[in-house]
Order: sequence, then C-alpha cells, then structure tokens
Amino acid sequence: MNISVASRRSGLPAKTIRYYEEIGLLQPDRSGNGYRDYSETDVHRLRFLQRSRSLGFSVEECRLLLSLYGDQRRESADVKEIAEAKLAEVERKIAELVGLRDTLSHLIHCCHGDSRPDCPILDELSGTPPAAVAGSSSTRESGPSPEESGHSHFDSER
Amino acid sequence: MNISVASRRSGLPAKTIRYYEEIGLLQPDRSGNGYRDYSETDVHRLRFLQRSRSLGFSVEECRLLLSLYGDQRRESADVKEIAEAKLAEVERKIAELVGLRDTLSHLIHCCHGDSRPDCPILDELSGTPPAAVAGSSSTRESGPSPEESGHSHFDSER
DNA sequence: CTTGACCTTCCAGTAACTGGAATCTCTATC
DNA sequence: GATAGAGATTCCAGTTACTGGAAGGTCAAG
Repeated sequence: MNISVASRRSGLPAKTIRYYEEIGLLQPDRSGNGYRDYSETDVHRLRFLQRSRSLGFSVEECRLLLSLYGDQRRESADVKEIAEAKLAEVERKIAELVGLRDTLSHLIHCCHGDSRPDCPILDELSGTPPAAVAGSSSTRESGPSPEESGHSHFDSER
Repeated sequence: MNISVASRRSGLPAKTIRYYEEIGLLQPDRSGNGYRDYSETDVHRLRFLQRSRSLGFSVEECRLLLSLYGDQRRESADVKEIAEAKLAEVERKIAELVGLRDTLSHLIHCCHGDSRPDCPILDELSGTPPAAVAGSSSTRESGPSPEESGHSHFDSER
C-alpha cells in the first residue's frame, strides 16, 4: 500500500513515516515506480511507534522497544524496566510543572492586573526582594519566595 | 565585569549569555581587549532572563516581558495576561503528563516483569484490543503528537 | 494531452542551547 | 623574556523529532 494509506492507518503523517525510515525504524519495499510499498507488518510497526511515542517514549526508546518486541526470547522484565524509568521521568516532570504552576498562580494572584504599571510579576522576575511590599515592615524570611521552585527547573532538560 | 562573573552572578552559563546576546536580548559593552564587559544592569537583565526562563517562559516571551519591564507606561494587565496564558499552558501539560503517568503505571502494574517473554506493555503498544486507555489519545501540545501538523490524519481512531 | 492528486528526493528551519576547535589575552611564575 | 594556564573570543556543528517547501516523476481520469 502507498504511504498515504499507511499514514491514515497508523495515525502518523507521511513526512514522519519517511523520517522513521530514514533513521532506520522500518524498511518498506518499493514498487516498480519507486513508490514505497507498505505491508501489514509495516503498518503494525508504525502503529507501535505512534503509540509508544504518544506515551512519551523517545524515538531511541521506541527503537529499543521495537527490537524487544521482535525478540521472541526477550524477558518482560527488560521492557518493564524501560517503562519504569519512563514513569519516573514523567513523574519528575509533573512535579516540576506543578512547582511552576504554583509559582505562576501565586504571582498571578498577587497582580492586580489593571492599567497601573505596578506589577508584582515583573518585580519577582526582576529579583526585587519580596520584603519590599508597600505598607509592611520588613517581612523577611519564609516568604513565599519561588526561588526554590524557580531555580534550575528546566535545566535538567538540556 | 567579565563574562565568567556575569555568569556566576546570573546563574546562567557563559555560553547561554553569549547566545542571548546573539539573539539580541542584551548588548554589553566591550573592553579594549575585545572582552565583553557587563554592567550591573546587564546582570540584572540576565537574572531576569534566568528567572523567567526557569518559570517556563519561552525566550520570545522573555523578550516581551523584558520590554514590558523596561516600559514605564506598561499596564500590569499586559503582563498578567502573558502569565495567565503560560499558566494555562502549564496546566494543560500537567494534565497530559498525568494521563501518561496513569497509563504507564497501569501497564507496569500489569506486567509481571520476570524472565518470561509475555509482556502486557508490548501487547498494548503493538495495538492489541484493550479498548480505551487513559491518556493515550489526543495528546496535544509539546507531547509527541503527530496530529499537530494540521493534516488531521486522525479521522477514525481505532 | 492536460489536470490534479500523489509520490519522490533534497534542503532548510524549528528551540534553545551545548560542545568543541582554533585562536587571542591576561596574569603569574621562573 | 619565556612559558603555562586560565579565561576570553569566534565559528561551526550537533542535539530532538520532526515540519515545510521546492522541483520534479507517476498515475488515473476526462
């Protein structure tokens, strides 16, 4: 079958399918006219890729998963290990994002959001000490400083 | 001050600081020897960038935030709007990841994880029946979602 | 024969850096 | 003065996982 059919049946864009071929995730046959010719097995692999990618596995992890899938002698423990590592990763990201959410929502809550130029969000971003709040004495220490949550959140990604 | 000091004081790698200059986020002076010479204001900007980046704002959003910060006539509502959009984005991502987590943890729970080759995780990935699985579909935004391409291949989800 | 859909390849671009090479400049020590 | 080492500079390439687009070949219908 042609690539558009494989695309429809796998849920992956044709561009992506060609890309997966380019990086060696599958090798469909070619018809006489040079068109790619996908078998049922190819579609199966593509669907596998679509599902595992949507579950958050990287392309390299998918490659590994695919090879385990094709290995009759694989041990389920091997697969489970990969999935568990991914789960831990997902959980770490969730915790990180929850920290971001809390900080953001706190800032938004503090900002009156009108036409005045005064803005607690920018104050925070600029690093103004949180103690410098109008009408209050120096309330230092234990303030809701997002310093903890805001620091080095995204750095682990890169 | 030299870049290493600005790096230490802003919490950003020197490489990143040069990159930010390259894309026009700051323009430090140059000393006679050609070295970059950072002022206190530069460090302030860098710190602003570090904080806003770590809060999940994109570099382009940071650029906007920075210009609002420098604008004496800005309205706090403008900043609040950006922050609120970002918050919504973060919340969407959290929901998506929670879906992934639930699906993964379900699969892991089902897998006996021993030396036998039978593996429910691979079964699910390969597309065996198990009907609807939490979070496995419609993963938009930031996730490896192929439907984002505007081609909408996902007419009939099976 | 032309039209239009579909296919091909190749090149470039995305985000936000990061790594590394080759080449200065500064400072300290011998 | 020579040398070593730290730190600075520029530029090029690579990362992830695609996506967009150009230029052109193929196929079926009218």
